[in-house]
Amino acid sequence: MAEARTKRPPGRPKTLDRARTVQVATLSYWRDGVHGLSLNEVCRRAGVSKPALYREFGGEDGLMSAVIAHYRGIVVSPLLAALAAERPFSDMLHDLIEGLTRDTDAPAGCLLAEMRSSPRRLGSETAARVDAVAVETRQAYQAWFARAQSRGEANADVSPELAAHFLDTQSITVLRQMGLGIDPMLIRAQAELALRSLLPSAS
Amino acid sequence: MAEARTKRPPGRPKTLDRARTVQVATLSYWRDGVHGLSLNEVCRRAGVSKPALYREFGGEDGLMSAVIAHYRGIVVSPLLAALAAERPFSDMLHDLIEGLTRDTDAPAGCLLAEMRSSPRRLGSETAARVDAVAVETRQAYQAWFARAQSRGEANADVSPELAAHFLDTQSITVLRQMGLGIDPMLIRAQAELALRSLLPSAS
DNA sequence: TGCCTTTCGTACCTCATGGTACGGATTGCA
DNA sequence: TGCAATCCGTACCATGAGGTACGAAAGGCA
Repeated sequence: MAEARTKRPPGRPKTLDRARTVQVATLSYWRDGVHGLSLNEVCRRAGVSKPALYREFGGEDGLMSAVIAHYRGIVVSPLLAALAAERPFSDMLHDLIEGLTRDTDAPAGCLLAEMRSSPRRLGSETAARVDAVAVETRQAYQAWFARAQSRGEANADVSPELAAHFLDTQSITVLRQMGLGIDPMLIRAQAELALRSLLPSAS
Repeated sequence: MAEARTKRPPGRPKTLDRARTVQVATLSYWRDGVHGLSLNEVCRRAGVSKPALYREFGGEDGLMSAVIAHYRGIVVSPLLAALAAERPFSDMLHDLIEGLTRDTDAPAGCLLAEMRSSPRRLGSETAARVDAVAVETRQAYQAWFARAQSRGEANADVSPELAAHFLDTQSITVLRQMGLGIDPMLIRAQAELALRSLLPSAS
């Protein structure tokens, strides 16, 4: 490794661990909701003073923006990668539903879904990032569906644009219900019902 | 009419117009969101002092509870009545979608949908009323779907319980999207796609 | 006229929020 | 040893939230 890191800048060395702070903030917002958690509480949980957090992130907007970036890395990226894989459409569709409704060690629900549900009280930087991820996700859905169509594995009567919005909407619906603590079996059955129309007409 | 109303109770006559206050509060919450509006602001808009509002409703919980009751009367009741009518299932289904996505003089979105999306910070009385209306709605959906099934107008492979939850979920999804200002045409297309699976398999 | 009852609203309370001023602490370097 | 640079966190700010104490106002009735 390059030992160029030995060159320390002048001044008191910083003790704030940016990565760790973002991680704690992400899990906190994820668990307790973006609008159910104050900056003070985030500081308390991360063991960081408020001025330190302001120096590092510039305020609540900057913090949330960093949180979204982190969330994208650990949640959205795997989804995009899965959608890019060459697999039978029907299999992937069922795995998608199963993945969204499986309860893991991660909190239920979805940070992005919640933020997109109430974009009013979001900072400008955060809102822009959330929107960018939404666009990115829809594009991935669209490309995936178009490929499936070209292989004859998806309903040819549905435009990829509509299918992308539809998949996005239904995914968020599933995640919202998970966040409300509804029975995963019931959620799954509803999702199967909704997404059935994306399969080829010939049942 | 009975003129027994001439008997006035002792004490200073009240000037607070309960019906009018509830009406203003309902429209305010409807337009600006339940969580985007403070009690102070509601008082300001209704032209009512805060102590007066507290005397009449006992607090924010009581006010919201009254608001829900009023909302039920002007929004949910017509829906229940429509579902009880004897009409072809397919027609009613399309009218339902059209009714949810038509922009009227009323605000977009749905008070109940928003409250059910974040039941955490709701008062106990309000939460109970919201839940009651939700149960009532699902029962109406279930009865409607079961009748349609018995006439052979709906998919026989779907249980009425599942169909009721599904209709409820998809309706809320439509209303949430309307509240976000999404293009009604796009919302309608997605709803048609989702609800297609409730129609008989024989296309 | 005086008393009782009830409602009125001004002015206050406490608490939590997002945000910051500022003096002290910790470093490299002359 | 002193100086410049940087980061530290205590203690504060203004604002707005939900909620209430309390005296004035408005009526019926003896």
